[in-house]
Amino acid sequence: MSIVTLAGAPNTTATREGLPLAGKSDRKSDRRHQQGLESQQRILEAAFEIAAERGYDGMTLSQVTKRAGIPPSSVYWHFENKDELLAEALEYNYRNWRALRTGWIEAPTGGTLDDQVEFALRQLAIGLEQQPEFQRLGLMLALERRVVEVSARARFKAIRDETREQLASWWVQTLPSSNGEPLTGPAQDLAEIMIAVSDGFFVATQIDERLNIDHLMELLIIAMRAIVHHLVDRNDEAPPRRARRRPVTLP
Amino acid sequence: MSIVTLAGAPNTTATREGLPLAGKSDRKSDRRHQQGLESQQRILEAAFEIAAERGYDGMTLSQVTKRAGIPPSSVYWHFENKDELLAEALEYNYRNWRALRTGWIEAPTGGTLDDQVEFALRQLAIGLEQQPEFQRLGLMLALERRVVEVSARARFKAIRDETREQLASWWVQTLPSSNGEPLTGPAQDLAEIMIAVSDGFFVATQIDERLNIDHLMELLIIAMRAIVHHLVDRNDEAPPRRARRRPVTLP
DNA sequence: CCTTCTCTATAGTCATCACTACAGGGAAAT
DNA sequence: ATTTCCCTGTAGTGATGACTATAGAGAAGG
Repeated sequence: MSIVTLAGAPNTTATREGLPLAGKSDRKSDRRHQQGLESQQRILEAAFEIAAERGYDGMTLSQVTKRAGIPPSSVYWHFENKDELLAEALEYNYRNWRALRTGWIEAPTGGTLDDQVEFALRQLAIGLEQQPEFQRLGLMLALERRVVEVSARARFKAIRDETREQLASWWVQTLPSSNGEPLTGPAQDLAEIMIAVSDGFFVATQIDERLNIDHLMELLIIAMRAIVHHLVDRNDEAPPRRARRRPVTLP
Repeated sequence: MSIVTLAGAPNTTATREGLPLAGKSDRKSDRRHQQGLESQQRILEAAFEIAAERGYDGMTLSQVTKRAGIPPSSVYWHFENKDELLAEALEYNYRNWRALRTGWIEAPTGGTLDDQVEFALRQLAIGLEQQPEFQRLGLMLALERRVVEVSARARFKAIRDETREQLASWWVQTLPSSNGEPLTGPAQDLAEIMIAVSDGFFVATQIDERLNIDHLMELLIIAMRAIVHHLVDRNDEAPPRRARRRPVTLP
């Protein structure tokens, strides 16, 4: 995903602490592994943090054990190897955020198409702000070109694909279509472009922290509106445009 | 920079092989160091390639010596340490490309503003295509957040800044301004946005190689035109717009 | 011919890498 | 009380990391 996950996958079973970990064995009501789960989480968080700072090769096990305060034997009891550890850490961080995230703004019901564009972009920006480490790590992994791909890279790509599909289906429901046919092609394009653009802005913020995001966001909204109108007006000619139906409720 | 370097810094003194290396000592007409320079170049190229595949920590000296076919003692004769080696490698690759690049399309003289937008975007895309490794390495370095910054990261940021300033000044000369004042603020914004957007598209191509860039480029052109018109029409109201003056010749 | 200077070849240095062997500790189950 | 099972503590493994000491090789200058 690029930061966001605009439309909603089911929240599944979230605990107060976040999502349940995929334990090694299915345990039913044991209490004695509470400590083990806690260690596992601390390892995952430490691994994620360090990888988000220095990338896959920069994340060393000694750093992880030091930050988590847990010996290497425990790390290897919980995880197969470094590769799997990072993949799980990425996944855990993402699922956890999905389950616990807050601050979503309300979807404008019955707004104009322009309103919907702004709404979608702002949702993307919120994800960016809340999840910079995830995005940073994901992009670093995505840019790598090693001969044997790191598992976490594939994991990130899958999450990104998932997000793009959700965003695309949100656009399908949001874009008007007077002739009855849903604009699936344009919706796909919009999703792809919005994610690419938000990635680009994210990178810009990482390179220059003094960047005025709000100001650029205004211009970005204008740009995306132009694209939306272009796509819609290819199939239909009747301004002023309104969203086709009330957009799906966001998770 | 983001791929590009649209407007032109001076080409300085380029040899047929590329740019002269910043040798350790100023040698005037010696011939016996020919081999040394060649080794230096091979080291730089090997280091750059490997780093572009696996990042800073992923680039190991044994890989560099193996790919360059040159022993470690020679590497350390030419370069202070790994950090400086990568910084030089990044710089060398960029300057070399600047000196040798080909395939620039002609600047449209007297075209409309819309033409100029398309022109600028296509230049950016050309840079992307010709320099993917540079961009990939640069972004990987830029995303890192280690406590002691790697020199190559600062080097990349400097090149990127340079490019953005060149692009901004190109926009200053290209944007119309009926009241006489050059639109420096909007030009800066445009440069920032165009670089961010092209970064985003680059990342997208790296993640999904089946991406149809040409199709998305069309939409991107529409988006950027909308931004340009928005910025221009805030200061002036008289369509149809034309470029203010013939744009600077591109290097 | 001898020296000088640039660069290379060989063979290391020590630190850290990912990962493991193995002996428990401690709570639950019996 | 004993066994069982999950997890940790200690202390390693061999491999590889960045980097170096040192002895030249080979060309040019004197």
